[in-house]
Order: sequence, then C-alpha cells, then structure tokens
Amino acid sequence: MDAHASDTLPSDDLGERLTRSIARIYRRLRAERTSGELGDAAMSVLGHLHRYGPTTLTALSEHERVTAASMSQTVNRLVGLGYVVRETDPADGRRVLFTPTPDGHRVAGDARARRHAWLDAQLAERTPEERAALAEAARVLWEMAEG
Amino acid sequence: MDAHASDTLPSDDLGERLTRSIARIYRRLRAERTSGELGDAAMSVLGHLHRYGPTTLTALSEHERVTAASMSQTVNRLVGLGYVVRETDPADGRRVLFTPTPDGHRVAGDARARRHAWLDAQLAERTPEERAALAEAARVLWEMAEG
DNA sequence: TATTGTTATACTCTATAACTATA
DNA sequence: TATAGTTATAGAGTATAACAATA
Repeated sequence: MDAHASDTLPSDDLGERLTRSIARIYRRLRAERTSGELGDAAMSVLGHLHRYGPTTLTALSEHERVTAASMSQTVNRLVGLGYVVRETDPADGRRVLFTPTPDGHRVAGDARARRHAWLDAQLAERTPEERAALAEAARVLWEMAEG
Repeated sequence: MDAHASDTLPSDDLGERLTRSIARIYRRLRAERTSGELGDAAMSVLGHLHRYGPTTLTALSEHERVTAASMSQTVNRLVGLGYVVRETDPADGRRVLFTPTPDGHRVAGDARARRHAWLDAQLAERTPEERAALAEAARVLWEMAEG
C-alpha cells in the first residue's frame, strides 16, 4: 500500500491531536485486550471485578459509562460463561453484587498479562522523559474523564 | 452512590495506568463524538475523508484497523445516508475511491466542532505544563500505535 | 495467481422503553 | 415514590467465510 497522509499526526490544535491519538491507540490496545471468548467491554468489567472485588450493577455501569440495561447484559454473559457470580446484597434486597469466580480471576489475570506484554515492550523503547510525559498524561486524562 | 475504589487511578505500573486512562477518556470522548445519525466508527471514517479526501477501501480499513469487510459495511451506511460517494478508480478497476458529498463535509465539520467543544474546555482548565505533557503524550502514543 | 472489494451470517456492545421487586 | 435491576427489541460495529471482478 502507498504511504498516506493519514499516517501522519495532524499538527494543528492539541484537541485534534489528542482525540486522534487516543482513538488510534485505543483501537490498537483493543486488539491486544480481547480474547477469543470475551469482547472488549466484558473483559473490562471482569478486570474491574478482579481488581476491586464485589461491585453492584449500578456502580459498574457508571464506571464504564454505559446504561444499567447495557451493563446487565454484559454481566449476564460473564455469568453464563462461569466467570462471575451474581448475589443479592444481604443489606439491601434491591442490590446485586457481582464477584469473579476462581475461573474469572484466572482469565482476568491472564488477559491483563497478555494485554500488557505489547504495551510494556513499547514503553521499554521510550526515553525516561517520554515515559514521564505519558505518566503525567495518564493522570490528567483520568481527571478529565471525570469532568 | 458511594465513593468507590474504582474512581481512583491505579498507582502501580505505567502500562496499567495508561490502558485504564485511555479506555476511560475514549469512552468519554465517544459520547461527545457521536451524533444521532452516525456512530463512532462511521464518524471517524467521515472525518478521515473530510480531512484527507478520496481514499480506497483498503486504506480506510488499515487506518481504522478493521477488516475490509467491516469497513465495506461502514462506508455503505455513509453512502446510504448521502454523506459519501463511491467511485471506481479510473487507473485501477479493482479499486474504489470514497469521497464526501457537500453534506458529508458539512456533517464532518459540525461534528468536529461539537466534539472539540468539550475537550477544549477541559484543556483550557489545565496548566501549560500539563498541556505540554499531553502534547508530548499525543505524539508518543501515535508512534506507539504504529508499532 | 494476487489484489480489491462485496455479501452473508453471527456475535458483541449499546441504547430506549417497559417491566418487576425492594426500600 | 424512588431506587436497583431485568427483559425486549433494535441498531451499530466487528469478524470470518465465501464470492466476484480486475490486474
């Protein structure tokens, strides 16, 4: 294939550069993240439960910025695959707590390792200054996503 | 809702922080980017054509990192909506060039302005040092996505 | 034969609307 | 009434497999 103008980063405003870079690296990471069985969203949810433990449906949906109805279907798939168990909160019968099974923890751990292999290799090739900029950007982007 | 551990940025390794921040800001930007008519992927393709002009199917699919079959359906929607025209390359009958219609250019321009409103407001609240880190990160992430 | 693109089919992800159950 | 969650349904986005057209 020919070289295209599309393969160069636009040099005008910061907002444009950021959105395009974020979309581009996200698509790249998505390919590393997903396994055969689990898509991007389900893997993200399983990773959250693996890391933080029992979480309600509403909390999951707010964290992932999707509707509760959408999240309900995503966790249903995880339950169906045997990676997550659904339990009613003893303290509030309306709430449901989702928790990974041992299988779920294993899959989440494996996926995290696999997903990080590519990124860590990329980071190792960067200068300390570049890594510092990425660390700072990670913090700032996280805060911006809150707002 | 309660405060959750999920609302704090993990402080261990850079790779983990980056992937989580990128996924989080991507989901946030996606909500700003999509209009009623066009989803994330279609808007991204239209934006590419708006910016760079006539492009082949294969070039589009490689740039967006999806299969040619998937891209064929995405551009089909854009053609159906009257935002893109499909023309056979006179120099190579196998190739198809996609080009925005005037309507397509208008929609792409409007969407870009709308999408940037939120981000530019966020950026304006940051320090010059933070913006510099974001600019550097945008460059580095773009290069990493290539590899 | 190789390259370019399309169609058929299926799955994931998401949304809105309507619903049940608990507080 | 308000909150938490589910189900039904529809549409976007993606993938693989099978195919047609052109080089």
